[in-house]
Amino acid sequence: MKNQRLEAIKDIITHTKVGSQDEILMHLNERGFTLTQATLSRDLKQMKIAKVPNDQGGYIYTLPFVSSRDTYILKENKSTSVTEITIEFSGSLAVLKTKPGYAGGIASDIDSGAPEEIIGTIAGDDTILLIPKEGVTRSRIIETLSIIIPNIKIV
Amino acid sequence: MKNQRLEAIKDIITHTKVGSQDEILMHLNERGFTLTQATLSRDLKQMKIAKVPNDQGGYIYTLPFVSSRDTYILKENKSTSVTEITIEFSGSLAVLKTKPGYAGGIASDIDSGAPEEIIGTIAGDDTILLIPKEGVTRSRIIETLSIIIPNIKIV
DNA sequence: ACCATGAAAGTATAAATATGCAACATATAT
DNA sequence: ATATATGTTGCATATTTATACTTTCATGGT
Repeated sequence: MKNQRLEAIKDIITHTKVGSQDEILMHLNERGFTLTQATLSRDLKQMKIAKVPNDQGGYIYTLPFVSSRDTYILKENKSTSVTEITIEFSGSLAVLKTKPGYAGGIASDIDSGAPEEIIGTIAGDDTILLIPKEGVTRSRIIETLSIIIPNIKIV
Repeated sequence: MKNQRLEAIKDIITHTKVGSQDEILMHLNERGFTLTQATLSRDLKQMKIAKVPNDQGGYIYTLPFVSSRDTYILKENKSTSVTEITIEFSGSLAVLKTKPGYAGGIASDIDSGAPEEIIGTIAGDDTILLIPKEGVTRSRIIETLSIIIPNIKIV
């Protein structure tokens, strides 16, 4: 019930330009959800959705940090294996495969979570190219990534 | 005058955890700026600073989109080097880190500017993987890139 | 079955934020 | 020099958003 609403909110946020909670509320009503602004405010807080100034001189609600979105999905959706993530090495590089659309978010989690081990990442839609620092072993990388991605699978 | 204030705001935002405009206002007062909440609200809007929910169950003001910040810096601060770009080598590859969103643009600058030295580039959002031609030395690459990116920093 | 516990949501309101308007300053043009 | 435009700010207030408090509902334990 609530989860469906959260999904709807995310959908509204990402597909339409909304500048106030009342606007979001109206969209939710159209979709058959009845709730008050108070509840919406709490939902937005939980999903870390924020109202940010935009270029057109107004404000717009957005999911500002990908990592936040991931946290949210992971939290709400424990049962399904959102994070079937695999890693495979090739030479000095590693390639991670994720669910479609998740590469960017996870890559930035890695970027911020393993700065000692990696030089950088490049993310497509479902693939992450991971460039380790020179001298960092594969096992060290796996060790560190396991903290960021607990159920990572080595291919 | 106003610019100094904007700088101070940015500094406060990035270095301390503030959760309301009144808090920011107090910090500004300590630094000798006198202004009202109304003005601060306008400043924040201009700089696209937003209040976003954080992990600790509260809210925090941040510069949510780096691109916005860059726009702002470009506007306010033309002279300074917006593009802090670093390069690091790993094996036969090089990885450049740029400000988020700039990788594509810079990569194509490199593509067109150093065809003798590189095979190609792959750009993510803030990372460029640079594949040099066989036999090209690291110093040669740096030499060439320095022409394209004058203030590139070697890690 | 009964109670405790906790999540979820509404109500009312506090708190926080945005903005219309007027005043003033500074620049630009006539 | 005067007029016109442009930008910045405070004041007051409207609007918007967050939350304390309460009720309800579901769940698990005894």
